[in-house]
Amino acid sequence: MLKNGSQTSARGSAKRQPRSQRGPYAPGVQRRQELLEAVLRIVASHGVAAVTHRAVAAEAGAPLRATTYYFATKEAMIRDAFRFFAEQSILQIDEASGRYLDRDVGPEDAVALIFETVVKESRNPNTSWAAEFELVLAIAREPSFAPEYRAFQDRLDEGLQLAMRRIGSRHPARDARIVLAFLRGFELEQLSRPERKTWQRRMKADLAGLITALVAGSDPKP
Amino acid sequence: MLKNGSQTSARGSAKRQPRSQRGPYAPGVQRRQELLEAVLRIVASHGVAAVTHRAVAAEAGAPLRATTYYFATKEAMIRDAFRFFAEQSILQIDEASGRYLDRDVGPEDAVALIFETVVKESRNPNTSWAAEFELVLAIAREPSFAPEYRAFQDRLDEGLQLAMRRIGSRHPARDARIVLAFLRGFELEQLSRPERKTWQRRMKADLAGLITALVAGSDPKP
DNA sequence: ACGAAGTTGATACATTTGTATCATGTTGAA
DNA sequence: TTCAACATGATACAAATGTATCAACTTCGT
Repeated sequence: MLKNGSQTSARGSAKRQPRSQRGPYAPGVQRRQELLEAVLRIVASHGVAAVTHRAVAAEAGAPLRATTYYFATKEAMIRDAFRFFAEQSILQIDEASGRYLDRDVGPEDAVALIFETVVKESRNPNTSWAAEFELVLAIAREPSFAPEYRAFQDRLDEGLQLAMRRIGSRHPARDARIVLAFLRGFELEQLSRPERKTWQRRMKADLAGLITALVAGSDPKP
Repeated sequence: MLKNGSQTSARGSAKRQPRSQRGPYAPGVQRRQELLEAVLRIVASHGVAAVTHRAVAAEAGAPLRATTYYFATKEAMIRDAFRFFAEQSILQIDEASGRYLDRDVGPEDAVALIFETVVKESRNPNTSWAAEFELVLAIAREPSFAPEYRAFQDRLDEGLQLAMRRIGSRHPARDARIVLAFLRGFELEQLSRPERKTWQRRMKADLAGLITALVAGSDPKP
């Protein structure tokens, strides 16, 4: 599996910047990131267990030696990949939610915002749901993986609370938790139904119904 | 990891039933089930990737040979374990929901029912959430794992729809989907917070709020 | 008691994997 | 050009793993 003939380093003769000008994206850093992206792609498609030095190198089109060169150990490689995942996710959230910050929003806009922020962007293999679920399971077994993910989740929660508050929720914290749990659970179910192709419509409808219900009829203890 | 000195078959001299009386729980079947339970325990605690013949044998206190004797291949073993998982889950659902069938239920009872049915019972290592999530990810990559899980999910959905209908929901199908997704998502988050010990109270509260909101304020298209 | 079916013992072997080693190439600043 | 840092080549090796093999033991119906 994952046999990829292109072992021959596709960028063997890439021109380098002068060392003094090396910013955070100079080669080395770039190759490192290519490896991390390869790791995430493998995690999303075949699971953490399928992450091996050889598979990562093949997936990234990098020499095998690069994996042990850039990462002291396999666990470090996976850890850094998850960190990268969290960072990328936060960036995507901020970028997407920035497109909605200035508008006044009603429930429909909230649905669109949430959908674009949490759902659509996660089609990116770097931030896919499958990878996220793998990360969560990894955390359950190795709690030291938790911090980066926590930051990402806090950012998500914060954005959702803001959205809920703007559309008139009287329990923004609680409603944000509920909405986020719903989204995760819904997406998880989709993973178990690989044949479904038309889940987005239903998800939007259910999400709209959920949000409407939450902001409308909810004052148990005023 | 998982080193367990008790290789010596703990039931080497178990008395056997006459073969003619062997029902579905005769020895052989029993050992097989012990192996499947061992598989599920390993899946829940260390993931599918940690399922090896040797680890399963050690966990079950069975001889290594038993694993290759009862299962043609490792994949068959895992497949059967997941089948077993789904069957056990359905049994637990039916048993727990049976305790509520005769009563008239309001939202509070629905919360208690759902909590006992879906949440509490899943503390059993045979039917834990971690194992279920592993199963879902396995399905995402190997769709042939899906059927048994589908049956389990349908049973859950059916029960939830019934509960929602009984407490006055006007969109039982939709609300059942929402509640189920919420439960899954909430539990998934708990996995990423191994330090939390007091999530049950919050989950019950959020679940109650969600259900109340759903049955109260939801008639967008009557 | 006997024999066939069921179950276990003991061992082997090719693969895959993580990681180490030492030498070779490549780049950029001096 | 020259040198030191950066990066890759090529290969090695012990450990873990899936699975096969063949012999020995247990159990139970006859």
